[in-house]
Order: sequence, then C-alpha cells, then structure tokens
Amino acid sequence: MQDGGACQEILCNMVQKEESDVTMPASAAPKLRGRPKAYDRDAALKAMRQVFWTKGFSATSLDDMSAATGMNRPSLYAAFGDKTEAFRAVLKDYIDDARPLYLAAFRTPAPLRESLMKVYETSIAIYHNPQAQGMGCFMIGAALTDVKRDPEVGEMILSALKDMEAGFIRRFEKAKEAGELPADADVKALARIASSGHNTISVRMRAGESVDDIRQYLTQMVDVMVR
Amino acid sequence: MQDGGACQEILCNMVQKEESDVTMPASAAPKLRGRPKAYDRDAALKAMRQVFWTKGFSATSLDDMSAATGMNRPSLYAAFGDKTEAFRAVLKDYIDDARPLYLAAFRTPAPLRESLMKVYETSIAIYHNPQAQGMGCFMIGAALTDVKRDPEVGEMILSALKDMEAGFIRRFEKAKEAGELPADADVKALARIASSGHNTISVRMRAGESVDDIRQYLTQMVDVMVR
DNA sequence: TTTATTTTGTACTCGTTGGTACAAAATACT
DNA sequence: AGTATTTTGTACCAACGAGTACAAAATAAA
Repeated sequence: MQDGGACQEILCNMVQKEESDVTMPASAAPKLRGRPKAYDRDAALKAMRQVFWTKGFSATSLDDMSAATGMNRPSLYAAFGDKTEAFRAVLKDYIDDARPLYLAAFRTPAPLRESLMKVYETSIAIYHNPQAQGMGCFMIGAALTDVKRDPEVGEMILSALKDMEAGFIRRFEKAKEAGELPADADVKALARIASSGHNTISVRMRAGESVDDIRQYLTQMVDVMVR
Repeated sequence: MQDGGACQEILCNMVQKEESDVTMPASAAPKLRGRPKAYDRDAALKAMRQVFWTKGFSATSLDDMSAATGMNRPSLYAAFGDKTEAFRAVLKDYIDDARPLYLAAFRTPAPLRESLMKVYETSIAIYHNPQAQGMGCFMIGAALTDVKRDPEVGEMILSALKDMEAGFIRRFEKAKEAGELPADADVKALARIASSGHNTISVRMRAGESVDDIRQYLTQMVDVMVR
C-alpha cells in the first residue's frame, strides 16, 4: 500500500476501459495479426468477479462464466487459462482495484477519526453491491473458502490484509506526529484493531447485517481507538 | 451465550458419544422397530464437518460425505435430508459445540487480560485443526461463502457472532464492576473490538498466518483494550 | 488475391454430480 | 414362525461438470 493513482469508481461497477495507451511509444498497440478479440479482458474480469463473488469458486460453472462475460469457453481458456487461473486473475484484479480506493481514503486530509471512518466507508461502498445486497468482501466472503484448494489464494489474501494494516499503521503514525494521539500510543496495536474492524465489516456484511448497524458498530470502535 | 455445560474437548476431534440416556425415564431409548442404524449421527456430523471445513459446501460431493461418514447415500438422506440440510445440521452442530467451550473460557475466574486471552486461545485451539493446518473458523472460512445460496446460513452465522459479542460484553461489564476497567469505559465498544479480534483470528488463520504471529497480534490488541 | 495467423463458435467427450428405486437384511411385534 | 417396519447397499439416472477438437470467420502480411 504505497502508491497508486486515486480512483473514484465504486469497485463493483467498474467496467469501462480507458484506452490508456495514447502517449505510449510503440509496444502498446502492436496491431495484432489474426482475428480481433471480441471481448474486453477487463470487462470480462469484472463480470466474472460478480459471479464468483456471489457463488464462490466451486459453485460457479464455466457456463456461468461464459454467460456473464459473453465469451465462449475456448475464449475463456485462451484469455485466462483454466478455472483456477481465472479465479486468481479475478482476485488479483479485485485487490488491484480496491487498493487505490483505500489509498485515496487514507490520503484525504482529515482528522484521525474522520480519516478512519472514510476508510471504512470505502469498504462499505465496495462491499455493498447495489445489484446484490450483502456481498461483503470478495476476499473474505468468497475467496477465503478456497485457500485449501489453492494456497496461492491464501497468500494473496494475507498479503492484502497486511497491506491494509500497513496503511492503518502509517495513518496512526502520522496522527501521532501531528499530536492527534498521545506520544505513548501503541501505533501497531491500534492498527491491528482498526484492521480487525475492517475484517468485521467484511464478515458481518456478508452474513447479512444491515449497513446501519455496521456503521454504528464501527463508530463505537473508532471512539475507543481515537478517544 | 447464557448457559451450557463446560466441555473439555477440542472441538475438531469431538467424536465419541456418551450414551447420556442412563437415568432417563422412558422416551430416551424407545427401542426402535426396524433394522438398527449402523451409523452414529453425531459422529457422522463431525466427519462431515471435517470435509465441509476443508472444501466448503459446493466443492464437497455426496461421495465425499459418504466416504467421510461411512454411510451410503440413502442413509445420508434419511438422516440429514439433502445436501443443503446436511450442511445446516453440520453448521448448527459446530456452533453448538463451540458455545460451551467459549462459555467455559469466559467463566474461568481470571483477571480481564488473561480472561480475554483465554477466549482467544479457545478459538485458536478450535481453528488449528491438528489434521489440517490453517482451517480458521468453520463459519467464516467455509460457511460464509454460502450465504447467498442459503440465507439461513447467514442468519446462523450472524446470530453466533452476536452471541459471541454478548459474551464479551458481559465479561467487560463484570470487569467494570470489579474495578478492572475505569468507570467510564465503553463496555459495548470494547466488546466490539474484542469481537473483531476474534473475527480476525478466523480469517488470518485460514489465510495461512502462523499461530505465533496471531498470538502476538492478539496480545497487542488486548493491551490496548485493558491497558 | 493468396497465405499466415489468430479468434470465434459449435459440438463434442467423458467423468462426476445430486438424488432415487428397489431388493436384501435386520430388527420388533404377534 | 410369520409379519410389519426400518435401514442398508447396490445400481441406476438424467443433468451437469470442466475441458477440448475442429471448422468457419476475420484480420494482417505478402
């Protein structure tokens, strides 16, 4: 969690692509040889994310993926490899999309309390998919199950969690420097609490708790953290 | 989280049964009519728990369940209904098994700090299945995915989470009365933090974090909570 | 226009899936 | 012993699973 441009989109509906290769020198638009692809790789990832998010890896069939993306199976294979690899790609894409959103929340200048709530609100915005209520975090609510099947998934999740924690640590350090926290405050411990709160949103949201209740939950936690 | 006898077993290996119907008057051993069951319902639940815990609902086949329990499919159906109902039964059984363990941890007389750590150690003992590393909480690591397929699963999980939180609340209230906490301590907020910490174990353990790291994590959190 | 190259789309394979029909087996009641 | 009742075990089914072969289509290069 160190860099990345700010992104204003809500994570779940991020579908459009921006043809970012305008000023690129050469290798960006290589003018491929054969029949042009009929699909947009990024849009396909988002579409699959939606399915995996709701049904999980194992309950999602290639037919589901095919229907969601509009790609036929051979194209899916050519683009993403087998189901396991496709799932990894979706997970990575999810994490890569979320990261800048959180970074933006962390960066926005605000007092500690608001800053923390801004991060949590980012999560809520991501987890509260308008198309389907109560999705929770994709990593925790849908990918975590598959850790035993594919350990790489576990590594990705753990790394993302630690990344998030690092973000909280930096924010608390800054707060300490700014005198928003007592000089003897345990920054790491606070970050773990904040991070735990973040996990709780993921879980409880997926389990069906209302957004209002979750907000109240978080507010109370923040009250203890900043005091 | 109000009652329940203390149970010394580690949750995951609880298989033996105790023929608890000794002093019961009549209806306990009704001397059933037909061919006697060749399976032990409780043992079967534990066996299925193991499979569901590792693979999740969708990746678990009836063949898996059959192999784990030693029951053939018709018997599975007669005993538990279809796969969805069997999963619910397993989840309920898991929660029912865990509850008294936590209650015992909460009840054991100890200073607040040790008391909290005792609860967390209970979780670690449950989640750290000796047969398979890094299982995490069954509810969060394996059942949470299936909330969209079966909302009843979500209700069970949420209720168990709140139940756990209630346990923390009561412990903090007791601590307050005993003068272990300042008189103005926000008991509910503390309970939410403690509860969040509990969720974090579930997640990070499943994701593959080491038990040592998790213990350190929790110790730091507790330090902030009791101070 | 022809050829090389790449993607698409249809149609397949074949193992697995959840669920069930039905006869044999094992018990209690009469 | 005979009958009613319940469980077991085998065998089966139709649907679905992931993955692939291959011809048609669409492009760039020659």
